[in-house]
Amino acid sequence: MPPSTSRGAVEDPLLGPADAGRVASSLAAEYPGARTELDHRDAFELLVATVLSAQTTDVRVNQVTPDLFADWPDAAALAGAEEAAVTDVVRPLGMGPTRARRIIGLARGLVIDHGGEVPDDQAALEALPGVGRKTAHVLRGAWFGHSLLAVDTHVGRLARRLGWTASTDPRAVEEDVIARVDADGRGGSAEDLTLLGLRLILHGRRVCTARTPRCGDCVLADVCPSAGTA
DNA sequence: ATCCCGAGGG
DNA sequence: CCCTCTGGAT
Repeated sequence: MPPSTSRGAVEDPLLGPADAGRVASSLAAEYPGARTELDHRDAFELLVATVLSAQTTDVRVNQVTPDLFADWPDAAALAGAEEAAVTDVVRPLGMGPTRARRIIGLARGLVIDHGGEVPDDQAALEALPGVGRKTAHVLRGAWFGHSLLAVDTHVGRLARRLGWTASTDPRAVEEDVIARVDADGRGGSAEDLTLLGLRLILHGRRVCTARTPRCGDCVLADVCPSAGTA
């Protein structure tokens, strides 16, 4: 530790925006599983896995995807699947048959609207059942190589605390974060940006919570201008 | 009782 | 923007 670290001291001016490279690497070490989550053979698998990730505690999706894709390897197969059979495979994720219906419906949408292929188009993706802005961003960022960041309330809050933006508008937050990553830019691939987004969400829910952030347990505390502030 | 890596509808 | 849905895990 430097000689003087007392917050608010004259010789200790406010930290500037957290270095994006250091944030990314710290979060990467903290949440390595996010990379596995994006590791899929094709866009169909990634899309289904991402849809399954919604509203799930912890990332258990990769527990079921091997069986799932072994039985139904593409949209056409899943579109014709028996709901009960899919439910059995997906059951550990919770929500009973709901998730099975969701991904079967998604597969049918893919078949009907896009011949079973996954479109690289934000609006077309969001038109598919079960796919919203966040899922479409993850897919297009991780698979199709677009520099996109899905911004929810957690990402917005973290971005503000890290000094990356002052905005509450998700579009502006996304823009500001991407600008920051570019500015600090070390290895800012589209996939890295997607991973950063997923990890920011995780970190926001687990550590950098809205009410009482656990700065004492935060791996970003040494670069975060808001550490110890709240 | 509360929480999830949202989506869809009003 | 706010609300609901939906079920298992902790």
